[in-house]
Amino acid sequence: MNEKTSTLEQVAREAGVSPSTVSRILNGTAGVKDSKREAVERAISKLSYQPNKAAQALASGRSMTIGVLTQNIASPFYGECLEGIEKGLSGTGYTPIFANGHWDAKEEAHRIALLISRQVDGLIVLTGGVTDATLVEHARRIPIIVTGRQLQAPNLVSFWLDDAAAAREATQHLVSQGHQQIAHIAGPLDHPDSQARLAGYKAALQAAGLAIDERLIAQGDYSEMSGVLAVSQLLAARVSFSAIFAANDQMAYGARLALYQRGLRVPEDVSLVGFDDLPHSTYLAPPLTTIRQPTFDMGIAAAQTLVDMLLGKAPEPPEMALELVVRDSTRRLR
Amino acid sequence: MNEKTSTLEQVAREAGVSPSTVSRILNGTAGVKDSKREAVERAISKLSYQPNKAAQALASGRSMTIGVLTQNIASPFYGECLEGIEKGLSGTGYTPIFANGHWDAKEEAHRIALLISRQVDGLIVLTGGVTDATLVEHARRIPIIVTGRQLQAPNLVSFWLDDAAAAREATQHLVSQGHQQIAHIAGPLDHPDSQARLAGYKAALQAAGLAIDERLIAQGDYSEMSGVLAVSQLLAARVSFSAIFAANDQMAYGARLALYQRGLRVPEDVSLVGFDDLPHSTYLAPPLTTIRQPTFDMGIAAAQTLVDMLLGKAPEPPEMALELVVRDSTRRLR
DNA sequence: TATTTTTCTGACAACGCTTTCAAGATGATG
DNA sequence: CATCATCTTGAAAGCGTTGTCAGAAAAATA
Repeated sequence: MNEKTSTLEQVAREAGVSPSTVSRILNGTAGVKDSKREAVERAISKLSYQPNKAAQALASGRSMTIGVLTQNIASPFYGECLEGIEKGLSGTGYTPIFANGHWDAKEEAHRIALLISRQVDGLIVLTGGVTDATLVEHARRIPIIVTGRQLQAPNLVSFWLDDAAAAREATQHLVSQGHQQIAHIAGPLDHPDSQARLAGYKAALQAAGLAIDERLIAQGDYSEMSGVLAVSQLLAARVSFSAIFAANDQMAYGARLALYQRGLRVPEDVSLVGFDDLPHSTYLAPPLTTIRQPTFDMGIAAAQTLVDMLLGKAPEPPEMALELVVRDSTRRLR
Repeated sequence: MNEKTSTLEQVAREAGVSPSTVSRILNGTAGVKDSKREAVERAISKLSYQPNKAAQALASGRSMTIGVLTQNIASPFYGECLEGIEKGLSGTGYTPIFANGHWDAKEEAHRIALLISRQVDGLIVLTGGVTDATLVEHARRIPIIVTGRQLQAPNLVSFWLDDAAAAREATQHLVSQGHQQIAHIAGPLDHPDSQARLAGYKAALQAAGLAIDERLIAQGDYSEMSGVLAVSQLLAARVSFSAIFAANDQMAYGARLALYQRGLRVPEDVSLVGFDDLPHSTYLAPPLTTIRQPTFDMGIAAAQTLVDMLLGKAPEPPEMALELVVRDSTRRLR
């Protein structure tokens, strides 16, 4: 261990040119005579030279990295989005650096500070509880893309989707299939998303002239297990229902298991709708009707928009929408 | 945008001390008189100073980052492991930096080079096709932990699990339940894991005196869709079977869906066993019998072992094993 | 109190690269 | 062939830290 790496200066010496020239060849900053270029390239491969990114960042003031704040890297939801970001960044010279906020506003703020001290050139914040003010403040230094909120500020672009409308559509779908007793498994109510989805659910019921029965609203925390528990709770309440709209797919998975364990069939006995359209939802038995979130595309768009901002171009964030995907977990009641 | 950040020198000036003193306070490198310490701390918070990591890395030669090469950050399998690594690293001062190899040996080698040019202090390589030689070569410069292979080299620790034995155990479990026609959905055969799992499957059949019927071995690629296809293929072959052992959970999910679509019940008509024990497997309907991979613990162990190596301690990689987890997707044949 | 340790502290030289700046080389123009 | 614009190139000054060195201050010892 501890063999030394070669430096730009060694390459220069090996090739018989000055360090500046090597740097110029590396960055294409200026024209260089072919003979020297070749000598340098030979020296580079001979010494298997790799530029020291820390030194480059320090000298140039640009690290060519993008900080990405997620909440939970292991969740399939964020995974998709990260893939999108990686894809959107590929070929631009920028590399993503991920950090986890674990759904804790303090932690998120700390992680963002860490990313910034790591000299990231831009920031992508995927939802989370960090305050708008903090983001606006940071945006004075580096461009920021934030998803899941509506926020107007200089040097900051936000991607927002209308969760309430989508939730209304999902519920509306069940209503149009003849369901009258529709249960809802809500997400944590300190999440704006969860609130919006709950509001959408209620709005659809009201629009259809159906009563809102609080006993049909169970509280979950977006985890599978909470979906299982929610169904137990709904069943224990002894209010009958023919459909469940879960505020995310993971809770729908849990609900599906709980129903299975009680011998209730989906969709014959209970129709089930989720939210997110995680990759797995296609493979659920039966495939899950859900709201498709364009997570992957959003990742791509976030990356591209941020790069545009870094290049000084006017950002043109594309329009993105949630849409209902009807599969086999819902059926017409008769 | 483009407000300047404060530097150590500004802090020093503000506090009326030399930059060296500020550095010493930051790093606890030497004792400093309390009065100065307080002045510096006041200056730091006044200027909301954050040390520039790039400069620290350049000056100290240590970046306090660990490079982690995964294959696919969005896969639940890697997600678990990354969480473990993050957990194992928390509190050590080291931060993980993730890179994706996308199951391409060339790409992997490239990503590793990139991580190294980013001055990572250590490397964790989660499986993949990069050559042993490449890893051994890199280990001359920085400590490496690699999973999924048996490799002995200085400054390199490998975590290896006996996939063949576990696959034998899984198959054996089905045999002991009275199954005689057991199908296998294999993973991509250029993966050593897949080969080992297939070998374990065959070994168990042979040990039980059962014939190996190639028509009962379908080829998948570890994706859910390939599990769906594999079941179609097995069914089309018109050789009856009462159980399926899939080489990973994701293909088992696909198989479960395909069976559902054909009206075949799990476990009443077909018993199903997976491999990995992804978080979701507990929530499959029915919960999936599978081989538990200690992915999360492995992540923790990899991180801790690597940090030990970085601190010059003798690494003590813990023993880890695969184990069969029996749930409801398998049942005794009668 | 004089002397020796021990503790603090500031100067200053790295770390490996980028980026002026200005000079030298080359080519185009009249 | 002289003159001026354009390319190439190297020297040198940073970028923001750390870490060594040596002097200054404080504490301990004689």
